Amino acid sequence: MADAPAVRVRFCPSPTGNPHVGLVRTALFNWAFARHHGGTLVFRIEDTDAARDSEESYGQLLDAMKWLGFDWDEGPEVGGPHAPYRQSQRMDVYADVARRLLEAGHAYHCYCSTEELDARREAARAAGRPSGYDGHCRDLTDEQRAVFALERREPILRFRMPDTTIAFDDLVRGTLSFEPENVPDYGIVRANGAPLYTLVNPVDDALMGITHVLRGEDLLSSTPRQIALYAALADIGVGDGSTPRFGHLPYVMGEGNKKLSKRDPQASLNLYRERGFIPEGLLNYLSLLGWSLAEDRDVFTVDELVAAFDITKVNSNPARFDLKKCEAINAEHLRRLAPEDFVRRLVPYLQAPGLLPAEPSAGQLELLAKVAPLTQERMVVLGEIVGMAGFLFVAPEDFAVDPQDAAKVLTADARPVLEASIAALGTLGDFEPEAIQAALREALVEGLGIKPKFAFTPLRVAVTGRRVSPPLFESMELLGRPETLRRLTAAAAALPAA
RNA sequence: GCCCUCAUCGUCUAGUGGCCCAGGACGCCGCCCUUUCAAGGCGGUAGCACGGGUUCGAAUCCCGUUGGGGGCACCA
Repeated sequence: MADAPAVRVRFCPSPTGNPHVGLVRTALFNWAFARHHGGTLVFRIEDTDAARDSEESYGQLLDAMKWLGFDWDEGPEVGGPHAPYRQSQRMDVYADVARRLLEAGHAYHCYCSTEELDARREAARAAGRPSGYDGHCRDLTDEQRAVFALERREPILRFRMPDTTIAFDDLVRGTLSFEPENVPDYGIVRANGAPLYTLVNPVDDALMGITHVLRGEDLLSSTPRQIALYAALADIGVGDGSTPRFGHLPYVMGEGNKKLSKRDPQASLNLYRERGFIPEGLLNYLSLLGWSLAEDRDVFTVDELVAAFDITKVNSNPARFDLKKCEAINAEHLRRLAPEDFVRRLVPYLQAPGLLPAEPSAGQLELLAKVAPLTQERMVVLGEIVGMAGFLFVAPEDFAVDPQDAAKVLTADARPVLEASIAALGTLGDFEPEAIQAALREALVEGLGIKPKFAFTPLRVAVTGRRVSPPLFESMELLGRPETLRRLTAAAAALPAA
């Protein structure tokens, strides 16, 4: 058996809008495929649409890739043998290829106006025929061309499709076949000379030696025309003459049955990042959309994913993005984090609302290191640290009890509980969890005969501000006796009259 | 309209002719543990879209229907 050529895949987004989860999943599968096979990942920026591309979006793309932990072997910032990797910087390449395609007869000038095209498309539709380009300018005579030129029409360059059935073996879908009447000639260069995606994408893939094209299923029906273009490129000596294998990944759908669109807030990567999803969790979940590692395992590391990844095992049916499951997987990865790592990742989420300064003090970090383990298995996303541990970092004068929780728990009935607690804690020797628990049990459960649940809940709300918090006695210890007593006293004072 | 594509619990999936009166996970519901919330433990709910074939035997193969999704640009 001949050696298969080294795997070379690419991830080639266009910098429009914010990175979204569908894009991330495509990047993930390409990256995992490359790493699994010890291949090369080319990161290419398809910015040929000046009207929609933005530098801001380009920056976000790079940032997202880095945050997710995807490294690339060729592309922006790292360079490579096929540089540049931004298509906006490769225009001379495309102009040259387009000219040669025209000269070799693989492409032709099309003078049809948008209006004419639209009218004929409508007519074809109405007649039940395929609605693509009808080949009007395919075989113009010199005289006809001269007439159009006199009319000052600016032609686009259109690719001439061969009159044959095109079949290919899709890595995720098996053999696919398209009849020529359904794959019409298509535009590759605008009238103003700007090349289109339909040209630049295959040209760069050919030039960059891409062996496997893994992309969304929206590109499925444009695959036959790309295969035809590959053949033409081989004919004019662009690339090494081989055609890549294709694998079309199923869509990631949003709620309802719509493809997750860029404008859909549920699709925004930044949103997940802001809420405190971690790359491990997000990638794990996204990989489950259309793929599975094993029958009975759905929590795994990125390394395990890479080791097991097999593009031919990817499902062909679209998957719905399920936030609940994504959260559950993320929670699982949060719990797996080493304590120091967990703490480190928590910091920005406390800084965002100003609970920690840009440069936290050693004392603040120490406090965080102590409370973090108490919260680690109670959280789904890192952002929850604010509600969970904010009571420790808030300035005393800014501390406030959640009004709803207070209304529910800090009623007149709570007065004896608070007063007995203040008395018990005030005289306590060591202010540490076991001693606190013993003292409060004695004062409240035994002394006042109140069930633990009802004894401790008012204290929790008074001290942490919420009914949901880290364990109470540890929370008190971390807060310290003076502040604990101050909050209990303040809560007692704020109690409604009986 | 034409072409392409997809179809297993609510959701993601395992399943490639007998191991499946369909397994796991999330969700949901109950119970246990318990100072709250979680976590953990135990149990439960729920599915092969439909109709025809092929076969001794079909979730698995074939055909059709229905339903979903995509494409049909001088966007990518």
